[in-house]
Amino acid sequence: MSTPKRSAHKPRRSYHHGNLRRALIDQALATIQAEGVDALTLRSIGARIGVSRSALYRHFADKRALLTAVATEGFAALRQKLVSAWEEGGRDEAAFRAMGAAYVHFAIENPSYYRVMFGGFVDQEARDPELAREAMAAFQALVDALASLQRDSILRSDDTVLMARYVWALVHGMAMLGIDGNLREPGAAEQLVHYAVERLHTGIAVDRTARTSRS
Amino acid sequence: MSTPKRSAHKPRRSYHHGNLRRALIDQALATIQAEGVDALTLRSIGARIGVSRSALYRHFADKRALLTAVATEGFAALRQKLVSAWEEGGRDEAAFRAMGAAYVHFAIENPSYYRVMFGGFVDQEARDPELAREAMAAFQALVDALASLQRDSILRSDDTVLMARYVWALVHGMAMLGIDGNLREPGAAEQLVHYAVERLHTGIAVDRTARTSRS
DNA sequence: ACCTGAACACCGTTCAAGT
DNA sequence: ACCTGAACACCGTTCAAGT
Repeated sequence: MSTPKRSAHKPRRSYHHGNLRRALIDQALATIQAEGVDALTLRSIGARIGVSRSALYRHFADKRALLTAVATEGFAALRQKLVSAWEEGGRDEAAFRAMGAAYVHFAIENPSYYRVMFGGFVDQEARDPELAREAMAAFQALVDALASLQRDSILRSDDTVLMARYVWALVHGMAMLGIDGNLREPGAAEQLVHYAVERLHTGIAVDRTARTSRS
Repeated sequence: MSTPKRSAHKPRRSYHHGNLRRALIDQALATIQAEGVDALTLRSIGARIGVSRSALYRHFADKRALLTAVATEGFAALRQKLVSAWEEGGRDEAAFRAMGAAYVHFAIENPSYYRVMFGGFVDQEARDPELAREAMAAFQALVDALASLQRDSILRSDDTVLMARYVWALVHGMAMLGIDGNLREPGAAEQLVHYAVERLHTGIAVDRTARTSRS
């Protein structure tokens, strides 16, 4: 009747869990990816790790703090994808397009993860400083790429942060449309990204007509 | 000790509530606007209307169905704002800009409302048909405006739905950035919308250089 | 037909107690 | 120092019973 939670031949290594904080974050992410953020309960997450449901409070202030930690790592993962698309792509226009595609694909492949990052589950007002730092770093990756393209006279010399916000809003919006199921037809997401990259470029590229039509 | 829930001089008009479904939606929206979607409980909403916490089940399948109804009305309200900005603006380019600003302002002024509409609280998969209809109608308002501008040769003659998705993603993304607190500096939202409208236009307007450089 | 109120199975969080 | 387990105050939902 009373089934033991741990098999006898592989007992818990010690009374103390090795790195419970790490295990909690990993298990939270796995649950979110597999079943969505609504299915994440402290009870289930504790059971899967083999720990009491209140053990979490030794490492996090509350459930929201755990989600904040997940979101923080999400921004770090996103940033890494963006940076490698940019750098491995050769830091040119094509690399920038790859960056945009990488962003949207990250969101569509990890919808629940993305929703934790942007869905308002974490502190919006006085954000967690670590979360704010990682989110800012991801944004900075975009700013750096734009600044580089501006230096090469490929993009307009507008305020870089303003331009970055414009681009971020666009990819973020496409990602949300994809997550919300508005791009369900096969190829719709790829088609939109492709179109957006073309129209975005025409929009923010240096205006080559200015040389002949003005001054 | 036992304080009565209703004052004696203004008794309940009847055992049956006049239009409980309407009252539930209104109260849910009011609570969402005032305290956010997390604060919305069936108990509190019932208490405010003066009805049992389980009375809701006579009119909605569950709590999610109530939120779906709120989201459905949200899309109707959004559509109305878009259409009046477009029509009262004179159905020209300036009117289209007003439409974009109206969209972002709707979201920023009603963040929790907007989050219910897009935050994944409602059915994403097999969406409620009424919700799908209203969401589609709001999107159609954008498609119609773009088609009109295409007819006037103000915009490129690209696939209108694809172009509409591009524009929708952009305004949706700006709205989400605003809601998530990334545009907190005073004027940041207005500045971004202004910049976006300019760059969007240059991106999707008919390419006037094509006439001289090609064919 | 419409609503109540007790009951049920959950949930996050707290805290004295264990190791 | 770290974790347990009972307790607490909630929550959405169900259902027999009331009007």
